[in-house]
Formats: sequence, structure tokens, C-alpha cells
Amino acid sequence: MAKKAGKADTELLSDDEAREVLRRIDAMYPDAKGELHWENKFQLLCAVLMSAQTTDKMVNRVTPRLFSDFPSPEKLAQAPVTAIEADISQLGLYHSKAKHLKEMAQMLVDDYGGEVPGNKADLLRLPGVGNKTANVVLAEGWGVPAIAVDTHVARISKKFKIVPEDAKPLAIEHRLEDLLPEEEWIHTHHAMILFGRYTMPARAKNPDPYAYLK
DNA sequence: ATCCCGAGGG
DNA sequence: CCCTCTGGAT
Repeated sequence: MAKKAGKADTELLSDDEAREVLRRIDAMYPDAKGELHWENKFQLLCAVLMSAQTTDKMVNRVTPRLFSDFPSPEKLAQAPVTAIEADISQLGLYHSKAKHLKEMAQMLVDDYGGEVPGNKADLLRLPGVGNKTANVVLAEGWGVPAIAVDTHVARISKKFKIVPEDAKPLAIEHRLEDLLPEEEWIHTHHAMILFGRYTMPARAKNPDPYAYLK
């Protein structure tokens, strides 16, 4: 049976339709950029690691004390885990984050001369750093084109049927990167996050995602 | 597939 | 009360 009379609920957008949705989201946030607070790449790495399943606002609330107590990878690597936990206990998942922060700092000291590596393979070796975190650090710290698929990017991509409902993060990343020129990856990524955070959050009532587009 | 896990908002 | 937040390790 041919499905000519309107799209089935499961039917995905064409490339052009998907690009149009992304273009409109992008246009809604011309000044979109990362909202984590950091002063150097070590702080950036720590902040992004801590942002897992946690709002940027909460991360920004704990980082001043954390970076004051442990201003360098050396200091952080030598800190007792309990001291790190004391600084970040307001965050979710804080036990594992504190452990990862210490181990990550130790690897920076041991293998990278206390510097944050600027390539994906080395970033992925760091404890607590996976694909999403590595992409954010590369994009924010080095301007390397990347689309990090977080909860917002995944939800928006699925609501607009740019990807299937069961798409995994890596598949979403590749789909979005295929749709857009590299020069637009970083900005569109930020625009999608702000759109998801402030305009069409997970609790959004209207089932029609186009109702939230300008 | 499951665990981790506090704060904020509805 | 319940759901969500720029995930990663096991």
C-alpha cells in the first residue's frame, strides 16, 4: 500500500527538509555559543567532563572553588578524591566525576606534560572523556569542526525526524555532519542546544515541533 | 543494559 | 511527587 497521502509518522525528512529545519534553528540563535565558564583548556576539559547529565548553570556554580583549590593538573592529580568531591558534591554523578577528574589530571601529567591534548584519539584516552566530551573540547578549545550530540541535540533531531527515534548518538552526529558544511557545525550545534534548552525543552507541551520554530 | 546521582522545575 | 540535565564506564 503506497503512502502518498501525507507522511507516515516514522518517515524521515529529506536532506533539504532537514537542512531547512536546521537553518531556521540556527537563525533563531545568531549569537549561540558555549555557556560553560573557563579560562584555559585544562578548565575547559574539567568543566565539560563535569557537565554530563548536569546543567551548565550547576557546573558554573562549582567551578570557581574547584579551579581555585586545584588550579593545575598537577594539583588536581595530587588531591584526595574526597577533597575534589567536597567541591563538586552539588553535581549529579559526583563520585565518579571526582574520580575521573583526578585520574584524568594524572594522565595529563604523566603522558602529556600537563597540557590538554588537541586531538581526538588522545582526548579519548582520558578517564571520563568519551566521544561527546572530546568533541566539545576540540570545538570549544581549538575551533575544530564537530557536532557533539548531547541530550538536546538528540531530542531535537528526533522530534523533527531528522534521524530515527532509535538513532544512537554517533549516527546522529554523522547525519548532522553530512547535512551541513563544516563551517556551520559548531554554530549549529550551539544553536540546537539553546533551542532545546530554552525554546523546545524535553517537557515542551506542543507535540508539533514546528510550533517552536520562528 | 545498567549504574551513577544532586539540584531544579513542573 | 516525577522528570530532566551538553555521558561514560562496566
